[in-house]
Amino acid sequence: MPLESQQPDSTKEALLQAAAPIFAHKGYPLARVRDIAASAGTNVAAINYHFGSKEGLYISVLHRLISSAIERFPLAGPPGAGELGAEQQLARAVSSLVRRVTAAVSVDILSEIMVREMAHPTMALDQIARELIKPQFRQMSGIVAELLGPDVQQQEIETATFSVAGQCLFYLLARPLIERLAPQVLPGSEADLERLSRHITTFSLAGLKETGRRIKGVSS
Amino acid sequence: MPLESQQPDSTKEALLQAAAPIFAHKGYPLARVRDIAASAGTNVAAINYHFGSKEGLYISVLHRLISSAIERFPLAGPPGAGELGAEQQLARAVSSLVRRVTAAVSVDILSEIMVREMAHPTMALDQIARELIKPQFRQMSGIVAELLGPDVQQQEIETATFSVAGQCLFYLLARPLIERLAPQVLPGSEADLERLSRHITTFSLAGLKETGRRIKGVSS
DNA sequence: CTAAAATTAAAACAACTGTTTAAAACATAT
DNA sequence: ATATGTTTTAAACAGTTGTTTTAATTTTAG
Repeated sequence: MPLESQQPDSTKEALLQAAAPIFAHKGYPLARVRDIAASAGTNVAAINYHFGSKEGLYISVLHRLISSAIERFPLAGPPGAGELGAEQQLARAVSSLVRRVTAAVSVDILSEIMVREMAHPTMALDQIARELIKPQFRQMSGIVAELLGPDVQQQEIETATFSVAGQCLFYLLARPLIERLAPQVLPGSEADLERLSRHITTFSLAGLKETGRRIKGVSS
Repeated sequence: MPLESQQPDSTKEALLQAAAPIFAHKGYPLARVRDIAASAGTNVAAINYHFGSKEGLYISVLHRLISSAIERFPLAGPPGAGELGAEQQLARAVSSLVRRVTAAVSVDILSEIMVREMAHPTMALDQIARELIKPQFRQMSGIVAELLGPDVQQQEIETATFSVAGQCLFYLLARPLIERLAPQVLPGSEADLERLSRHITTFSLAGLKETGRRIKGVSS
């Protein structure tokens, strides 16, 4: 059993960094611990020593990737800066989500892994969903609830939240399809990103407004 | 080496039928030939005898699934039947899409494999996208274009189409996430399906209308 | 019916997997 | 410097994988 180390622990760090692209590119079952260890320049046993098992390493990798993506593109700005209206909050959240799923480099690896988890969920997804993603979902639901107005059931709020998030995540989850159907809509520049964010925001604000109106009309 | 058999060849057929759900549910690497053989009621050696290898069996399974899907879902309904308005066309398209992807998860094996293809595209995806999905995308784009109004660029139409389709496909592509975040929004009954379809339709009609208005406002 | 070919079956095979062992190397504190 | 705890290493381990072998069985043709 390893104890907490006070040093940067370069071996552990090297394993995390080496494992990420291998898990992303090969998928969990085909990612071999020997390859990861070789890529990290360590011994295979170091994986079991530091992370307990291959699965433990995988969970650690996923946890780190998602945390850094959330931290890099927060749904809301710092709480200190004055409160925005709900519409601006949604615009901000949409923009962050779009950037999270389309940004290059480090997010690229996370994207590959998350899509894999959707196709074949592992133990890691339970933990990640509970600890990292659920708070994000709640945060977004709060914004959506405010835009829908009062007297809206929880289920309606959650369905509407998926309507917004679904538009954003589509560019992550269906990317191979988009590439083959209409590659030109994939954002390639900062201007494209803003254009796409603005489209989804406009589309969603109108959709939420109408949804809220429709619900109110039914309940009254 | 097996020769061509003139009989139905029940062993070969049993292997194909047993392998499909196993490949779909476990994924290629985790699908074990021993399980497939046991499920088919044959000996493991029969796989190598009839298909040469595990991979040969997988290709045969995929080939059959794709062929039957192409045959089973012809592209458009008969154009003879009276034309609907664009709004009704969208409502119907959304409803069909939602039903397809929500029924697909539990029923249709090909859809499970499609989600896998999103995670790890193979040669098969090029063919499926070209022959099956692209025509449906074009069909949906046509409806969206009509709802957006005249003088809208192709890219805007396609982005908006993804906003609609993304909301629907989200329930297929992100199902493991939805199960962990808000399982109650997953449609479980016919009433749920209609409620969800109606939500997405309402949401999308408002979104498209506003998007068309916004574009017109900018261009004029 | 008989001989040849095709198919099935049980078992062994070889290669690979993640993991553990036991010893060595390293670091740290007294 | 020594003792203690931590980390790294090479090698072996136990289990599983897809595949092959060899023989028995079934089917087909003359």
